[in-house]
Amino acid sequence: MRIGELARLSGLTPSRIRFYERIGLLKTVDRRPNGYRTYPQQAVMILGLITTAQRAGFTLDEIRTLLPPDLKHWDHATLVDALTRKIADIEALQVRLTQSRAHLLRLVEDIQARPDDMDCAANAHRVLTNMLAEHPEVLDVTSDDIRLLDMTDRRQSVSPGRRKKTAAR
Amino acid sequence: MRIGELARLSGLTPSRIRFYERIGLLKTVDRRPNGYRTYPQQAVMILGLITTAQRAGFTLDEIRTLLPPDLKHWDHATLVDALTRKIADIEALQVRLTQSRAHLLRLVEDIQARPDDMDCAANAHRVLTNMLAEHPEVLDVTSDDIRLLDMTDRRQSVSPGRRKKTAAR
DNA sequence: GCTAACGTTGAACATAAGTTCAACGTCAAG
DNA sequence: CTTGACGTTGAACTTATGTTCAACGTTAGC
Repeated sequence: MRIGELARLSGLTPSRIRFYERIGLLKTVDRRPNGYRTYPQQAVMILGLITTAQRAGFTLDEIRTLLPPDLKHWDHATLVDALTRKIADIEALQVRLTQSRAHLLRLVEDIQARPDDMDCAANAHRVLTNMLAEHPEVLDVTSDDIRLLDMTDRRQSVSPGRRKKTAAR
Repeated sequence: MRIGELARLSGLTPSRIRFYERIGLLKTVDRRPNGYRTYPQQAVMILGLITTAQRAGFTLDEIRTLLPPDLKHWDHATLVDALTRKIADIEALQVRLTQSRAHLLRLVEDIQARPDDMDCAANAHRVLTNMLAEHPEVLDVTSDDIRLLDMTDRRQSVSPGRRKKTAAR
């Protein structure tokens, strides 16, 4: 099949598919005499694998080293090893998230617990002092790799301030 | 104090401090007649706040819109609102991580559960089929912003394949 | 007066994972 | 034989968060 059909079947854009080929991630591609790329059915599954692995937190670089040239011949040991490490990464991240969440919850409580007779400045000082007091503890969790998970559909939780986005044309 | 001292006290690099000034994040800076920057004590706390907020998953853009010009005058409503949303973001991410982790665990089990009489190719097919079968389900969790957490100290879980790193000189 | 440490600037570079663009080629239908 | 959909390429752009560099200025101590 040609690139357009592969794009439709896999749900990826043609540019993304070409990009994967450029970086040596997708090798199952041939050329017709007219220069058009042509792919085997298998390519759909490979792309599915790639996006699934991405969702699990693997970088394209990692995926490249794990994907065998032939889907039938995996390096079991290496693969299981990588998966196991990735699971550990996720668990480390979960620990961090739990801490962050607790931190933010405490902060919100702190802010809302302002005694009615305390003025804003004093409350600010109280909250900041509390926060920075536990700062070092948080700073020490300087561990782990966290390149897991990158949905590009970022919401704007706060309002980013500037948009540019290549207007009109 | 000058930038070097501020850097020492805050634990950030001078270049990073200048960068924060460039993007309008750090405004408490004056100039000596010789052109040197000079900062008030407060700057240490502001930088502490910034890095703490970053660790909690806020982007510099978000932090900029939340940080008041004067640390004594916060916009309580907006702040609590942003914190609450960030907590929700974290919780959404935790859900995703739990799913990813379960997915990987299942995958490892699947791979290791190969019947001894099954050959590699058949096992590969079995595992892939299982994996892609639950793919759509995973694909539907297309929700949430995940720009949380970016320790730049990435480990190389798999071995990246190429290093360039501006050698020598 | 020289040297070392510190400061300044603007520009370019780095990373990851793509997207977008311009300029061009191919092909089937009308 | 023209039009539209599809394909090709290489280069530049994007986002976020900084770092690095070259070329230059300032200051304190010896």
